[in-house]
Amino acid sequence: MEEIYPFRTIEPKWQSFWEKERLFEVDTSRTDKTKYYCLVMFPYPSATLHVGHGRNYIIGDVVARYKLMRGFNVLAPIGWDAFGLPAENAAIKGGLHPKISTLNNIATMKRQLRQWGVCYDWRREVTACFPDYYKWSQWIFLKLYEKSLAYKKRAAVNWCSSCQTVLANEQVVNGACERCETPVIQKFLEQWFFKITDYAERLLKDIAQLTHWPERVRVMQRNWIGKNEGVAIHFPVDGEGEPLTCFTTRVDTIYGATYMVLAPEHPRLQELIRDSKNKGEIQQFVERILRQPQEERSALEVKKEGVFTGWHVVNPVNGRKIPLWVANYVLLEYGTGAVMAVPAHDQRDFEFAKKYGLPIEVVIDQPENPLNPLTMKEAYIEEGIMVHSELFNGLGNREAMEKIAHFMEKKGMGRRTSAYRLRDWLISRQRYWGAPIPILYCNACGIVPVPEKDLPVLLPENVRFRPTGESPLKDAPEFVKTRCPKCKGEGKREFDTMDTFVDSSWYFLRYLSPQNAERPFDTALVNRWLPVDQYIGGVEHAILHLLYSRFIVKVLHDLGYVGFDEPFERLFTQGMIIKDGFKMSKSKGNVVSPDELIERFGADTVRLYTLFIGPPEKDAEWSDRGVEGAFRFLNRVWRLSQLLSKRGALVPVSSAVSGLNEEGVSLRRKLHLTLKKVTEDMEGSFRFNTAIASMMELVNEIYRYLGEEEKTLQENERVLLREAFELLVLLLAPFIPHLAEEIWSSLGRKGSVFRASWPSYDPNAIAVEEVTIVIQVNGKVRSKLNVAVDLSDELLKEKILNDESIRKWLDGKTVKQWVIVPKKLVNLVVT
RNA sequence: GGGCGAGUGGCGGAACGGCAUACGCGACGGACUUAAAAUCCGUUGCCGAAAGGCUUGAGGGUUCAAAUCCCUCCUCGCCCACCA
Repeated sequence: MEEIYPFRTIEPKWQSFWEKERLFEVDTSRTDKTKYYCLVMFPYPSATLHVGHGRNYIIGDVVARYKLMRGFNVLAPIGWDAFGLPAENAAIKGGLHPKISTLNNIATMKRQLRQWGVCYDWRREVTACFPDYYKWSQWIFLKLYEKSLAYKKRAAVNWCSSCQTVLANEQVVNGACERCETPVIQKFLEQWFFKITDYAERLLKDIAQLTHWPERVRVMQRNWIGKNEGVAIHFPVDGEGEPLTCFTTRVDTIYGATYMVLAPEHPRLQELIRDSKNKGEIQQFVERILRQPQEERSALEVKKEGVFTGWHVVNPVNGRKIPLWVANYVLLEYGTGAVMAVPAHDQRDFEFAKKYGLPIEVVIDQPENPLNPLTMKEAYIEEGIMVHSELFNGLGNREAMEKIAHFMEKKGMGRRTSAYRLRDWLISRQRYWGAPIPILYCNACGIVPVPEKDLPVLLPENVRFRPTGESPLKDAPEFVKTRCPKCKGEGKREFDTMDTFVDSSWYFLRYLSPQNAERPFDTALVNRWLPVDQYIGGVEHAILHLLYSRFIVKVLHDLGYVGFDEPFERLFTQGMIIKDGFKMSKSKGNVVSPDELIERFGADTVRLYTLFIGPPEKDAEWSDRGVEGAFRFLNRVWRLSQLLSKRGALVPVSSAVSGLNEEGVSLRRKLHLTLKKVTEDMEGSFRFNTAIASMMELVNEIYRYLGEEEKTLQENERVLLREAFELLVLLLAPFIPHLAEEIWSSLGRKGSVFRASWPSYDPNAIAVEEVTIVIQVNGKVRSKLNVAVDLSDELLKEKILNDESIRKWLDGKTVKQWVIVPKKLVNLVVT
């Protein structure tokens, strides 16, 4: 008997078999089976793949194989998020052209996925850096442009001085570049944006539909959109025509506004201070604030500072003139970039007013303990009764909020509105390795979109791509110089490229018709196959990719290209795999390479351990000992098949199991409990770790049942063992597909185990139920826990009355009343 | 500061009102071996010689019964945060 199972010969054999069998090649036109779209987030082709990356693909593969066995028509595609900075940065360091290194990395990852036993429909592979793909990313840009959802504006934007490019708001983490952690500064630049804010309300509202998404991700998206309801109030500027509008969520405090503040970037500021006598001072202040890294400006303990503009504005409700200031604590991007300051009831305004000696006026008070503006130590932000607020005096502030808002709307002083934290998606990048933005600039016609028929705008390959702060494409004359399609005059191409998140916001549509040269996707097909049934990926995409994809799909829906407006029905976010307390990374030197492990233990071991390591949605610490444990289990399964075969328990049988002794009944019960448990763990939230644990228990049980090697097996024992083992192999198949196929064929079964159907359990085999027995003796309650009993009431009663500890309680008395709730509770009333 | 989640053996974790510590790792003992590895069998929450007692971050509550539900607190993780 071989002690170690021959994974080195088994695994390549079955990998080739699956390819020959076209196991994962799906016919998307079939309607006789229910479709199942199982999607893993398409990978960035990086050079060093580690076991942490594998978790994603292994989970996806287990789900796809399981659904195949459940009779679904399974679509499991893969592609490459192939544009992006790392390849370009590597090229700058003197390596290969990004195109070459990307293609090399793709080849390596393909080999690794195959060795993992992870299967896809490779005919549907898409690669984001190929012109036949990015042509359609550009097409999407044009569609947004047509609907005015793509626009160019000069704005204060996030700039990473290390990556030498602008970043989207979503790519700034704690004031630093999410990629290189360089503090982000603000720059005034003219850039392309997608108007995602137009969809803020729908993106927020539809989160409610995403009931099969992790709550954590839904909360993160809600926070990110950050809706606040309030009132936009127009304050006339004293001596100037155009009023200034501010946004507040606390309109109840309007009578306490003692000054107004503008953000340093406020568009009206320059015009207002043109003739100010302290123009120089203001200018200096504004410039100093804008130069600060974002990290510094938004840090927790930044002191508030500001300058008086020389202007006054008029509070519309009482006609009072209040001074207009500019200060560092007001953000342009939120609300209107202008704030009515109520020092008595807002901590920030309070601090600012104290510092600059601005008046503090209480308008919400607590009658039993009135506030004194002179001695207050902090702003009063609790609820209270309205004071100094003219006709609203005496009302509760909650109620007043409603009334004042209504009053202001009626008088045209303001309107109810919402402010969102979400900002428009900045998609320009001053980098080389991305899809060119399909726009050109003509002296005569201005901004001209590239006509659809001229797509793709090809990315030139022969370019020096060292970042200079401007796109490297600028220095490729043959790219930049072009003719205007409208007037045929001279034109210049836009030389910025698109954020790679544009590429990844629609790839799941392309998989349905990856070769279609006429259209980005086939509307009828995507309508049949989407939303994606199961999306699997890392939680690091909870905001970026998932929000952008939802946005693009909603836009495509509104344009009539797709019939659904949410792309992902179910989302699963797997946890990270940690080594020595850190995320695996080359620089930390804690990378566990899958190639080595597969060489030593085989792919099934790596798969099984990855799935057994812990709850898949949680982070988990990698342990080399744990891998050995998984390997040990596989060998136990392998030896079991040899042992059973040797003892004649694997010959095909026709008779059904009968005449089992107590151990046999118990093993059969365990078998069907395992079938039940594994199936339940596969459905709903994925509990692979407990599914595997229960299969380990079954294996242990079978070994115990087999007993001594000398013992000859009876006919009925052999039949039972054959049944148990065969069903076990079916359960194991999605997890350890190579070994399962090998054993399946050794059982004399023809064809792939994945063409067999997933077994269902026999309820009769588990027809022993656990019941809680509560006995009330003379009104006093005693209980006994979980007695295993048969279902019939008579047998149940007999068993209970014969139970030793219950007899003790009954103490010779008779049962007056039985209350039996099937499977739950037995209540005995005894006098 | 606001929101969400979590705290269980030496470790990863299971149970999610009904036998706490399944399964795995590690450790210990034994078999096999000249020996080691591998493999197999057994033991393994804590205290105690044993009988027995104690145990799910701390404290309280509900219940016949609480790791699980409720309240207070502590600790950790994540998200948002000068957001008006």
